[in-house]
Amino acid sequence: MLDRKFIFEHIEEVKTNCRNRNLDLNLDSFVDLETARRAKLQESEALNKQANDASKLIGKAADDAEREKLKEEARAIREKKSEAQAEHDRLDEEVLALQKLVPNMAHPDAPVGEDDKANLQIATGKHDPRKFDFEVMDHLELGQHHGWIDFEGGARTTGAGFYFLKGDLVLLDLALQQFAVSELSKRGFTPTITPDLARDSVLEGIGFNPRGPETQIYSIEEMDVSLIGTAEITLGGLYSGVTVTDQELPIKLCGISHCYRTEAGAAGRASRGLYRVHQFTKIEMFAFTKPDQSDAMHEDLRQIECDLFDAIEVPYRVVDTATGDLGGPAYRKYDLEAWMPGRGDAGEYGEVTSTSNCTDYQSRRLNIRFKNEGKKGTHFVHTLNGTAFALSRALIAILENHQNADRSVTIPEVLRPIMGKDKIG
RNA sequence: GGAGAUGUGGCUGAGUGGUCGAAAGCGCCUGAUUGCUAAUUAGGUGAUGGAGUCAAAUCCAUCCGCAGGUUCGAAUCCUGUCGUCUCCGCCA
Repeated sequence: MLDRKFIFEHIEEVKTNCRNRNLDLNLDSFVDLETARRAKLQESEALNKQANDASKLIGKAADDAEREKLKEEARAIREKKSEAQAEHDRLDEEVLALQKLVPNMAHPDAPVGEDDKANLQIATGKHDPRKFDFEVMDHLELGQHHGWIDFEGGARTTGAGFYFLKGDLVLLDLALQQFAVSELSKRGFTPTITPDLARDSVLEGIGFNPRGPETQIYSIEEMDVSLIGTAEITLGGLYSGVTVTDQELPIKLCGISHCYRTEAGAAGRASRGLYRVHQFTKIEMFAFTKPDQSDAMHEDLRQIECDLFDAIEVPYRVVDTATGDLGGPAYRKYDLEAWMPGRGDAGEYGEVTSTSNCTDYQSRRLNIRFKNEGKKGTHFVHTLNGTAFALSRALIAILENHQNADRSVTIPEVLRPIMGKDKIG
């Protein structure tokens, strides 16, 4: 959510930003509504003062007759105040409804464009895509060949899009987790295992819509909690309502959680195998910073993502997301797209990580603030998130890039000591 | 899951209908004092929104977990809700 005053004072920039984000939002009434609301607020506050003054006199009344007379007067003022208040509350709701629809402003350097076609490639990884002298398998064929991935069992047990992982692929999965957590912990991130469920109010604060036709989220019946789609939700929720001191910032967390996504409406998209599933494990980076630290932190998160994928010897490219392709809370977003040799006809890039600077968009809704030590007033922190490893997709990248002619898979060097194996299958 | 208790400012904690944004202590900040590294002393010290100002000062409204209700008036009474603690049950 953007600051109401900011929208009010920068309405044209906000409108332009909406257009750049390819969002059809009519904000014409915003300024009028907010002007009217402010007037009503002042009217209501003035009446409230009158009523308070009147009430104070009652306590000092000389006798019962006078007291009754004063009561009657106070009651009348109170009534007028209630009317003004009700009118204000109605306007306030209308303004808030509009305000909630407004996306974050975009970084001035973010490429402007309608959709992902306008995304800008800004870097590539250390490793180039391999040239294979044999027919490559995709990760699903490999996984099924070795008995590592079982979607049929998943469908039987749970439903379409669920899977079992088995055998050495599990060891690889755990090794990736271990590697990421220990790398992040060396870089000052606190390893954090979060709940896999969160309150709907927290989901909304982060920018997810927990219920409704378009939702990506599984919700729990009869309770106001939902399965999380990412640890970003719980890590943000961890500090909701909290005011920290500037000395504590930046706070860097490494979340470990399962992620659940309904993927409603995702049928037909390139989604074979583990690429688009209902449940996966993710190691997530999350940071709370002071406003002037968030740009640098965002670059750090991007660099860490690059380092991690370089370390597991997977080719990738880095993309600066176009304004039209940014989610509502994001000010700027970088994606790493890993080369997946088994995808499409001759290999394709597929998104494996995403890091966003959400500035104060989430913290305003979640009420996460900081205080400069020794100074008055509080400010909203900036929040940032970034994927370390989404395990399902990281596994695709490793299986497909490191496969051999005999269908075995070479384990990236950094993972070997953790797994105790050089090769699987 | 059952029973009971409880939720006040950075912290401890007083406050059962009006003079309470809220005692007191601690902490913190500023000044004074004593040469001994700390003590004494005076004062100050919350948030949000709004008015105001070049900026301040200042003024107004709201905030005692949260949301409602009763009342001219609520930290105080009522209802709901969330959190915490204790005991019991269950359980990995």
